[in-house]
This record gives sequence, structure tokens and C-alpha cells, in this order.
Amino acid sequence: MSLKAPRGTVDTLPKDAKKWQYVESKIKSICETFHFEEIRTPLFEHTEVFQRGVGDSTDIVQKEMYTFEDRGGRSLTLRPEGTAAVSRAYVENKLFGEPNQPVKLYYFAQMFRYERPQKGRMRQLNQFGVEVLGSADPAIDAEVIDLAMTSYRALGLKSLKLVINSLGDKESRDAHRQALVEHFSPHKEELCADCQLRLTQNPLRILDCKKDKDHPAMKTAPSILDYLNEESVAYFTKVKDYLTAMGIEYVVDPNLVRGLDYYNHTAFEIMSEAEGFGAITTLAGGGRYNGLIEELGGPNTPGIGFGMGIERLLMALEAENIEIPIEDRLDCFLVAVGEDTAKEAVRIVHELRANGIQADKDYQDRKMKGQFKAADRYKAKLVLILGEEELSKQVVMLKQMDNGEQVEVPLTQLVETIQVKLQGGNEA
RNA sequence: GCGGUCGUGGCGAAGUGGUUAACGCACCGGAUUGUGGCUCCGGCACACGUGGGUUCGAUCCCCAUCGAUCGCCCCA
Repeated sequence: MSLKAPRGTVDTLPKDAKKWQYVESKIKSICETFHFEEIRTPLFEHTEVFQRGVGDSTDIVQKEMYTFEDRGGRSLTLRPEGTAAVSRAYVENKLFGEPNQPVKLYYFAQMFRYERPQKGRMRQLNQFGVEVLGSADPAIDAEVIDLAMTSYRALGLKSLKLVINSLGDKESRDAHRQALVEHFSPHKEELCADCQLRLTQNPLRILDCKKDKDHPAMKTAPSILDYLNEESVAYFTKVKDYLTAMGIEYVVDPNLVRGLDYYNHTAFEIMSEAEGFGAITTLAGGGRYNGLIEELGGPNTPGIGFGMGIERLLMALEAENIEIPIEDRLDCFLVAVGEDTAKEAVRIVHELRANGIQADKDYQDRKMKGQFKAADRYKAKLVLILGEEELSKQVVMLKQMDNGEQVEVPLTQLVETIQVKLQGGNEA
């Protein structure tokens, strides 16, 4: 039996890797425009980081974590999401003491969740995410959303829908929670098993349930928006005003509830509305988490961020038929004929590369015709031909593949000649 | 975790309870004694996901398992 990559994981082969490189470099440059800096945290953390950070009652912690014990008996977990890990790093490295606040961070990282694989859902997935720590200015909420939207737009996506909501501060959430329990308790027996559990653990998430969405009590359920206190309303209003000021369209959905415990105030989700995208349409999700840093042992520090799935981003690009420009070229391919030329062939390719010229040669012992076909497949701009005759004359034939022109070049002038040829080609 | 569909060479794709499992693409070679994209000819190829069962005999029938895919749950 042959070995296969573990379930829910994939190999990204060169052709696709080029797409990833393109997407990542594009997004990174946008991060720089927004004056965000990269942070890299470990692939795994103490399990407690996620239990406390993400919340014990969440699906992620309850059934999706890759948790293992190391040889020292420590319980470690492959990170299932980025926010808790980055927050831990913020606290541990005392970034709250940095003079430049807020701290604006971004990351590209693999996440791991033990789930049933499906299109757009992998056990190892890649996320781009940002976290801004140390500011409770609603303008930052808008900026973070702007960064996400700008990234998508820059890659060409058009069919996007931004949904926002406010979960309010602690006082508002507690009041709403109380109202939800009172509202749903009389109907407890009619709700699905999950929701019966949610009633005591996390009543907010009942609103998110797809099974019970048609239950009459759902329509009359108390909306968080009615329980926001004055301060929370003012905050949410400012976020909306700032979005509007930037010309970013949004839809308020009072039922938008993020799956993780640490969120409060602003919550948002960006979805694809492209045709044929399948069941999964969420491209990115995020929100504010003002209590998380304190929960992880740091000072009371506000934070906001989002996570964006790169696999889903690529799916969305495909769904909208957006071509990703892939660089696929070779400057110079050396065709060598005859056994005696082997040593000189290796030396020439080495010399070209040492001078910054992209070069390759045949290693399959192909005949001349085969070597030319290979050069053609590689889309080589120039082909050098080295045979016994050229070797004895200390020259090489240089052929330009687009127009077939061929000239004899002394080895002593080869690098210079190629550089001129390539430069001329680029300008034209 | 639950349900549906699927699993044949590198890729695509026929097919059958029974001697060498089509074909196309790709790749290599020849026609063209040292020159690419067309044509013709020839060649190569670790293939019936894995493990059991039924059978004289299974790629084909049955079961299981693994994987993919679609949907549910939930999310990125």
C-alpha cells in the first residue's frame, strides 16, 4: 500500500505554489500599505492557550483540536486559529509596553482542525490574519475591515458581501443572554439537542442554528441590538459611520454570531456571492475581543482581528474566473551534444548563473531534438548549442527562440552577449 | 459525527465473471547525419485504491476499510 498524505491535507505542487506566492505577496504589500507588521508564532501551543483563549464551550475546543502529549508530559495543541496564539505572544513578549500603540500585526499561518474534509474545508488550512492590539478606537475596527476588503478587491474579487453586527460589551451581552434564556426556556423541548445544550452554555449561538431557524420562537427572539447599552450603540454607530466614510458597503445582521467566545462589540464576516461556490461561502471572519488579553494574563487591552482562509480565497478567485498571472519562463537553456562537451556544459551553466542569468540544461541524456523540445516546453528565450565543433573553436551557437535568429558567440563574450540579448528582449 | 455518489497507466477515459485490460493526451525515439511549436510511424508506462469473502476463476458480484466529492453540523 502506498503512502498518502493524511486525510484533509494536500500537497501544493509548483503550479499551485506559484498562485500562493502571488496571493501572498499581493496581500503582504497591502499590509505594508496599512502599516501592519508580520508576526510568526509557533505551530503549537500549550493546550491551555486555546482552552482559555478560544473558550471551552466552542466547537473548536470541544471537538476539533489536534492535541497531543509530548515526551515531557505537557499537553500541546496544533494551533486551530490565530488570535489566541498571537495574543499569548503579545502578553509574553510584553508588547503592551511598546511605545508604538496600537500594535498592528499580520500573519500567514497553517491552522489545524480535526473536521470532516470537504471542499474548502481542510484539516490543515492556511489563514491570513491580522490582529490589532491596544486600541479601542472604532476607527481601527473599520480599518481592519477595510484591510480585508482591500485585499480581496486587489486580487480582483467582486462578488463580496460584508456582514456586520455588534455583540455589545459585557453588560449588554449579559442582559441579552438573560433575555435569550427567558425567551427560549419555555420552548426548550422543541429545540434541537444542540440548542438545548446551548441554552445553558452559550444561548447566543441558538440564533445561529440552522436546524431551528424556522421555529416560531426564533423570529421573536430578542435581538442583541435591542440590548446594547448606550456606550455599545455609540461604538457600533461609529464603526458603521467610518465604513460608510470609506465607501465600504455592509449589511447588518443581528443574527451574526461568531463561533468563538472571546468576541464582543464588532463582529463581521465576509462572504462570496459567486455562482457555483458550493455550500461554504464564508471567506473571512473576525471581530473585537476586548477581554482576551486579560484572560491570558496580560493587562486589560482591547483587540480586534480577523482570519481569512487562503484556500477559500483561491476558490473564490476561481469561481469568479479570475486568472492569476503565473510567471513561467526560462532565460537560457543549454543544448549540449557529444560526450566530450559535458564538462564544458556544466561550466557554462555555472558561469551564467554566477552572473545572475537564469539557466538550465538537459539531464535526461536526450538527443538534440529532444533537448530543443524541452527548451520549448520551458519557454526558454535563448538556447545555447554546444557541440564538438563549437568546443574546439571555443564558441557557442546562440539561438533566439522567438525569431529563430542564430549567431556564433565566443565563450569569452558569452555572458555579456546574453545580458544584452535579454535586456533587449525585455524592453521590446 | 451522519447521509448520497465515486475510486482503471502521469492525466483523461472505455470495458469484461475467464487466454497479452482498448483508446486519447503526455513522454521517448525515428522519418529530418547537429536545431523547437505541424504531420506520419514506432516505442515506453509501477493501472483496475486497500483488505477480506463468494467462485474452478474476480477489475467486474458481496462486505469492510481508506480516500475523494456533494450535502448536514460548524466554521476559514
